[in-house]
Amino acid sequence: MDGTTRDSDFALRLIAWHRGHGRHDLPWQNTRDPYRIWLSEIMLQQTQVDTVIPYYARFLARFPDLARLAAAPVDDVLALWSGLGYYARARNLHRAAQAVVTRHDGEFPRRAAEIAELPGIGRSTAAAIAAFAFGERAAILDGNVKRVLCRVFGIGGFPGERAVEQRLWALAEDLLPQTGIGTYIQAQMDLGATLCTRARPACGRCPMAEMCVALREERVGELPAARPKKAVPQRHARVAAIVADGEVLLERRPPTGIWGGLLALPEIPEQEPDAARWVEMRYGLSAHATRPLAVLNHAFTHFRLEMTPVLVEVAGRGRVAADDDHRWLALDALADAGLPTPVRRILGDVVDGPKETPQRELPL
DNA sequence: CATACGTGGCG
DNA sequence: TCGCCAAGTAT
Repeated sequence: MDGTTRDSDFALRLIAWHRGHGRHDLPWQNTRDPYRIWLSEIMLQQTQVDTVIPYYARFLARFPDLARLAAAPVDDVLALWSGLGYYARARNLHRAAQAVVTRHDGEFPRRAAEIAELPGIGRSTAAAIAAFAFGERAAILDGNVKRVLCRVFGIGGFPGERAVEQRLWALAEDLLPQTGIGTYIQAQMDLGATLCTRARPACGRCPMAEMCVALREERVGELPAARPKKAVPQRHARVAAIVADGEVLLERRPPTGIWGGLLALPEIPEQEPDAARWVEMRYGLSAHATRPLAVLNHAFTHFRLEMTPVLVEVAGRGRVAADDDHRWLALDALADAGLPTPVRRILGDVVDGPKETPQRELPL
């Protein structure tokens, strides 16, 4: 196989394909503003385009430039991230904005190596920003590129494995065209996202079909190799929705772990059977009513969580004041807070009141 | 270096 | 209902 010819052919075909078949009107395209490009790349990490679009618009409306983002309280940033997941991205985004202001005089760094120093920006994201905003010739290696390269070049093994990933990075570097870098990496992502998809790829329309090893060897369904299976543990949590005068008490999660730094419902310790008694002891608030709320199952990538919420109605805020780790949130202002999705659902149930559990018709 | 980190869509 | 995983990074 003639490597030199093959490699340049890959990039040329891809760029040619992109002109007529790539995506050209995504909200973060047609700009060289590094802030907008950066924001899109962070939101798009492990997240699909259709999910990101509304979040991206809302975020930019509230934080139109990097200086506004850097100056904002982190809770405002998390509120706009609420529901998008992987909340460390939002905290890192905020920290990085502040770093650009303090360490780079407000000017976004131009070289991929510098960009990658910022929190939340790794090798691939740094390369994408440097290429799109500043035209640097740098390789990306996201899920789209991995899938395309594994198939076109017939690379086996799970791409999350060190050796496979190193091989893919080397290949990605080798394939880079000399010019048109921005178009090229956008074309890679577009091919992966629109034709060379995980399920039912459209090989019939693929510009790489002629050279695709997986297609020739009928291994498209096997490549890239699936992640090794692992059992996901089941966890349980009892949480208290402590409500006083139409406001609910929220507590900040620890900075590490699930939902790190977000406001959420206080967790009742496993061994404490009596929610009202625990609220009394923990917060000095006496309950005048408690009511079980609908149990909610939430599936994460790496574990499942069964949440058992209890509504605890108390007379007033008592001596529990809002501080850095505690907030009383008006139940009619849920949209303004940075809450994890299941917490948002539970509080929605509190607002809606008790509902009949939906009953399925039983066949006779 | 393998694992933690969210959520929603799809088959 | 369930498994799989999408424009990855930090540790």
